[in-house]
Amino acid sequence: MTRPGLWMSAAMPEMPEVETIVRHLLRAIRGRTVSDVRLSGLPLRRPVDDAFAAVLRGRKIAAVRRRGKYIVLRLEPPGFALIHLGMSGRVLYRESAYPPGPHAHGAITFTDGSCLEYRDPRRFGLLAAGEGRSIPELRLLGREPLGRSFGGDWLWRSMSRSRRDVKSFLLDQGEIAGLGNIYACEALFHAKIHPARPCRTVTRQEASRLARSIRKVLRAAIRNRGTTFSDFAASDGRPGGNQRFLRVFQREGRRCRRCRCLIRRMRQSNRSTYYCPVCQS
DNA sequence: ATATGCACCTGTGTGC
DNA sequence: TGCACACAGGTGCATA
Repeated sequence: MTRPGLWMSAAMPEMPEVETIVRHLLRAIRGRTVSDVRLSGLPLRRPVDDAFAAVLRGRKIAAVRRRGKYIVLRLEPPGFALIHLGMSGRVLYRESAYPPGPHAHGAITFTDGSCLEYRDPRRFGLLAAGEGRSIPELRLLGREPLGRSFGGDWLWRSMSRSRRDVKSFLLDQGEIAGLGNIYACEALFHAKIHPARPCRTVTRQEASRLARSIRKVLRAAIRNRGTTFSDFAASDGRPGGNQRFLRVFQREGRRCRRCRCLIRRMRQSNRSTYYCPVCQS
């Protein structure tokens, strides 16, 4: 397979979107050696540490992987760099580092002259790096929903211990790493569970259904290369196609595809939750 | 432990 | 056309 040339990821930062980006990135930059790192100097979610440039410079990209919503660059000699896209982060890979685009806050240039640019208008993202193999930011993350250890039994046991409602449990990155607002809403619809249900009222059978729904919804989204609402993407970073398959998210006032009643929106901890009042109980 | 509110930011779409 | 407002896929903090 040929290496991708110029491309840009759409901004869309839940797990299936990050997974899509990581797959492209792996093909684009694995094996390349970093020659230089430039930063805008503006703070992201927190200020970008000087270590970011210092650690990357002169090292080789040994691997690119995903953990939760984080993009992890494994470096050789051993080190790591982390990219978190926040709400509006994108990565752009191209042959040349110049000219930097709007809202470019980080640019990693490789010895062949190509460049990985990080753009983030809202600056909710994160760039971090460190020595060695252990990554503090990832230590508190919960289970990977597509991993072996994630299933109905584990979900039911964890939920039984929680006093929260189901939706906010699903969004907690310390419980399940990677679910965000879209796929939490979609999984709850698929499992026919009301988002405001207290976790402890969820039965073992429902938890097992929910676990299957989460995996199903995420797998489908990854197959479709993620959900894209209004974002540009070029060549290999073409936009995702999953928006055609959304059942509730951003469908307030439209008909439920299952029962034909109207989809509703409510606020839960200051974020929109979309659900079907008939199908989900 | 959890719930709530807010803070961090810019861009886009809507209605007047 | 301009303006005000609501809203956006995430996280982290302070307060009760």
